[in-house]
Amino acid sequence: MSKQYININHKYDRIIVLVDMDCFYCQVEEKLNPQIRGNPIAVVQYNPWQGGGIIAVNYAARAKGVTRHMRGDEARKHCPEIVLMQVPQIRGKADINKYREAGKEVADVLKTFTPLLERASVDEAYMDITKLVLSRLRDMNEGKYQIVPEKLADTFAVGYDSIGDFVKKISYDLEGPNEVEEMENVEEHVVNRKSDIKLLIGASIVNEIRTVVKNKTGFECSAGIAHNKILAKLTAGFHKPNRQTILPLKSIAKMYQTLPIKKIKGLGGKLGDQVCEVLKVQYMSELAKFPEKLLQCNFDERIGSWMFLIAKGIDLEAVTPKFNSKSIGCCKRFPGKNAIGGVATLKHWLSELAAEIQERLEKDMNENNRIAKQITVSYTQQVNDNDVSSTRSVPLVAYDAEKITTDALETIRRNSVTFFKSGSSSALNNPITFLGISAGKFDSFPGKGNGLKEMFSNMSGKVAQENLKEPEMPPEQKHVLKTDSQGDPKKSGNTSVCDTVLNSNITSLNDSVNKSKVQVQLQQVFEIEETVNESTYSCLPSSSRPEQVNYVPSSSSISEIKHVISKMNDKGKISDLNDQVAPVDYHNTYAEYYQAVALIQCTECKTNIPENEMQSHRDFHLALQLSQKQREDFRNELKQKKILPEVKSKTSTTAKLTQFLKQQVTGNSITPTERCTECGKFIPCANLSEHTDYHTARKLQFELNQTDMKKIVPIGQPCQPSNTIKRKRSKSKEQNPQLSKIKNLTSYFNKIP
DNA sequence: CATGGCTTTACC
DNA sequence: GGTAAAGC
Repeated sequence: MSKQYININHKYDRIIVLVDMDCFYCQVEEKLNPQIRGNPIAVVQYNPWQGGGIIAVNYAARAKGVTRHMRGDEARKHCPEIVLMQVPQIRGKADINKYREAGKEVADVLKTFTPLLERASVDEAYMDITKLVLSRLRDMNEGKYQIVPEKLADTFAVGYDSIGDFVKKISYDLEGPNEVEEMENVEEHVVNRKSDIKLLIGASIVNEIRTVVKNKTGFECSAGIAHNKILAKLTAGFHKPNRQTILPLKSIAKMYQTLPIKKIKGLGGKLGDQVCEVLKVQYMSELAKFPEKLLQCNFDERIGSWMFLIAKGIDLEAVTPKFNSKSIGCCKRFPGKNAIGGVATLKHWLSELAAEIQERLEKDMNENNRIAKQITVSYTQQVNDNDVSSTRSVPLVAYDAEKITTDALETIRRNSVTFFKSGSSSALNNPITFLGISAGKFDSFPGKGNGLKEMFSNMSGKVAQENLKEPEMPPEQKHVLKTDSQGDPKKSGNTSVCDTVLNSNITSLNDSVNKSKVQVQLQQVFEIEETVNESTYSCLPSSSRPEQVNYVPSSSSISEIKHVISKMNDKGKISDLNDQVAPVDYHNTYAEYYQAVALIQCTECKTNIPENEMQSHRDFHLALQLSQKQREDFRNELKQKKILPEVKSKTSTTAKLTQFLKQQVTGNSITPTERCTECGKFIPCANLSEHTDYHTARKLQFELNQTDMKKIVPIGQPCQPSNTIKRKRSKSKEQNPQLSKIKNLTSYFNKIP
């Protein structure tokens, strides 16, 4: 079950939260050792070198200039009174179990609010609280609930000096809708207004969530509240620690003007560097100026679409419910002279890792009613001067450390061309600098009292619906909107969100006339609110959809929505944040379009594959066969070499492989393809020579003018696979200097796929 | 030798 | 299946 995406028509309909625990490991240590509270604290991983590596720093220590990436010794220089807590060690390696436990404790609390909880790491989780927000909106509309300002006291809004200013802005919008909306973009105004109100309600809910987390676990966290995951994540970082931040729609563009591209999750690494380098840009607002096609051409097609949308503040990725990891693994590095040089040492460390794996797998089995079916062992060897990493997978048949150890050892031995130093039966030919074992491919089984029934009902949303209608809210804090809004707010015993926020020290608005108006207007807006539309999540499996809120929209509400939608359709435009954008073909982005594609049964694995994915699916099988066959052949060659050392055929392996592949593809009823040694793509045999010519041509051009290659592909130009920047991969440097054969250079660049 | 030990995802 | 990137 890979990623799911929502329909772009609902791009602003969700309220997504990212909860991020503040310096989590430090908080865990504080909770476990209350005597260290109040001190600057850092958590270090034991490492004899320079006082250990810091993996977490609390805010008192940060104030003194201590950061991650520092060593313990260095931290002491900045902050002599710092308390350095050690990560405990078991079996010669770091044991981060207590942090995992603590993270789970937090997630357990979060899950009581919504089943749409996606754990992103040990201390981060996304939540889709749309349903809660709409439900509360309904309650407010019916006078059953009212936001209280205390619940916004630690909230910030991007683009506003204080949350009070944001509320003030909302009330202003509500007050004078007529004049403003006559002028321009009625629908945009409506969208923004609804968005602002929902975000505000969301903030109040998130405040409750964070309060409950604090009360139940003792841990503090920050949160970002926005319309999608990327922005929620980004926004959570704006006010830390122990604060939460809203990102109003209208603030996105302004914020993007000074937001470095690298701050966006997914663009923080090499891809982000390339984007900045190739496009000569620095900030998100600049990225938003490029057409989708251009981004697709210069980068990967999917990535291009994704960047195009996120540059406009749009991210359609759904919050996919996930509580448990998909794999359980552990690893250890053996840098420099710690490198493992003998089998005994190797076996020792493998058994240590296997022991931890077994322990964690057993715990996992008890807690989650599932068993792993596969282990994969990873290792990197030092061959000559450079590190060579490998990973190999084997079936996991028993949660048995010894069995796992021998399997792992055997796997490494089997895949090493020369395992032992010549003449030795204990010294490794290539010292090992990294070892890892991980288990995955889980199968669930119905456990005692936790059968399939519950597994599915967990997803249905019923649990959360019951638990969270009024999550942890003392009844005396409830306020009734209707009574308040009808009377003079000053005389009312209960204070409404607006007047109390405005009167509190957060900000002050002394216009009492506004206050009463705001409340009336709020109510009007609520009435035109819709419920969670079924189609918002239409592309998700029904089990992941939030439950329908039983709220019947008023007739005015329906007509209003219809009005907005029809306007959108008339214009034929989906994005309203940017004007220069042509209508886009989204049919690769949308999960629901996949349903319409015909399914074809793969002759190899008998599974049904969407027509448009068949080629890559076949590539997958071929890649699989290729690597298996390759290893087989190498082994055979080795055998031959031993028996007949003089028979040496460099080409034999590749020749056999080619033959093998040809047999395979012709055995298939589909177009015969062959793998291009240059780009790794599978090219129809008929087109192969042309295709290799294409590579040769490109190489020549590269040599002729290297700087040219860094140029942006202009819009008019067709997309070339070699122009698109994907990931850096080590390609086989097969030279083919048959340059005289090349025809017209440019003729190749327009037609080769 | 020098963040280390994780986990996930996309691609071939 | 195996690899690299990415992020905490």
